[in-house]
Amino acid sequence: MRIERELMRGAGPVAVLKLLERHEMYGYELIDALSKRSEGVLALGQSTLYPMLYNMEAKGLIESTERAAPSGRERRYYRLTRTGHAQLAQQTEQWVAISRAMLALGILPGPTTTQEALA
Amino acid sequence: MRIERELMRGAGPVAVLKLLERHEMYGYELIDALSKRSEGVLALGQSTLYPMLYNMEAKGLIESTERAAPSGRERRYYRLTRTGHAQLAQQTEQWVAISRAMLALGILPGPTTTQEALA
DNA sequence: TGCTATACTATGTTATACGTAGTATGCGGA
DNA sequence: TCCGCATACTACGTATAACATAGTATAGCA
Repeated sequence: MRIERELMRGAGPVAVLKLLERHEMYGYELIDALSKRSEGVLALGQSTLYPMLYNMEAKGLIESTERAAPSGRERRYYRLTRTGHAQLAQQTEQWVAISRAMLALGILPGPTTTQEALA
Repeated sequence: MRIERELMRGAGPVAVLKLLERHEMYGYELIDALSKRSEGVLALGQSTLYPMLYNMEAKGLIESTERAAPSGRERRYYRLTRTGHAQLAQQTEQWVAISRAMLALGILPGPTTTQEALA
């Protein structure tokens, strides 16, 4: 399922923050993880993800360390800051609110059918 | 619940198309309906909604007629075109896909708790 | 007459998703 | 040993939508 550009807005950043919540990850790894974990729906390109990371770091949501991987290659590992955790919580709440609204309008399937529809 | 600008992207248009699915409505009425039906979450301002309508009409998703309301005031009534119906169906599908992805990532609450969480 | 709600138009700003292009390295096979 | 490929990241330009702000005009009511 190909998602339109504009619908992706807002979904990407929250997803990245969520992945970084557990443990640090590097860019290339995030791209892979997002794509796989969402079955291609949140498949961000490099030109989307990397600037997003720079942006988030500038805002203090994440921080990074450049470090050699076991393979010997240099990688930049990102992890959530305290601010990032707060932001994740806030944005998650907003996503739930939007979902509720979309549900109320009948765009997302109702509670009784949610399980089958989103299964 | 105040929703950030970027998270709103993509949500507005689908919601508007959905409201117009049933019967024609005019701009001011749509603003009101969106705000009320979503409990303020999809509360678009005039400067967001009107350009959105012009845009959608230019794309052929909706069409309009200017007509005097019972009150005597001129209003522009919008209704879905065939293309608009198709677009609504497609975007609805995409919204479901994104929701499923957000659910898989643990951002939206899981199936068993969806009913309570979104209730 | 003046105020308020209704109804719409116009313009400029900001943010981000993505296309495209380019750089550099580790590794496996021919 | 050398080539090609996957890995890993950087850089720049474009398009688009959400919104702030401002302005126009009318109906109804006190």
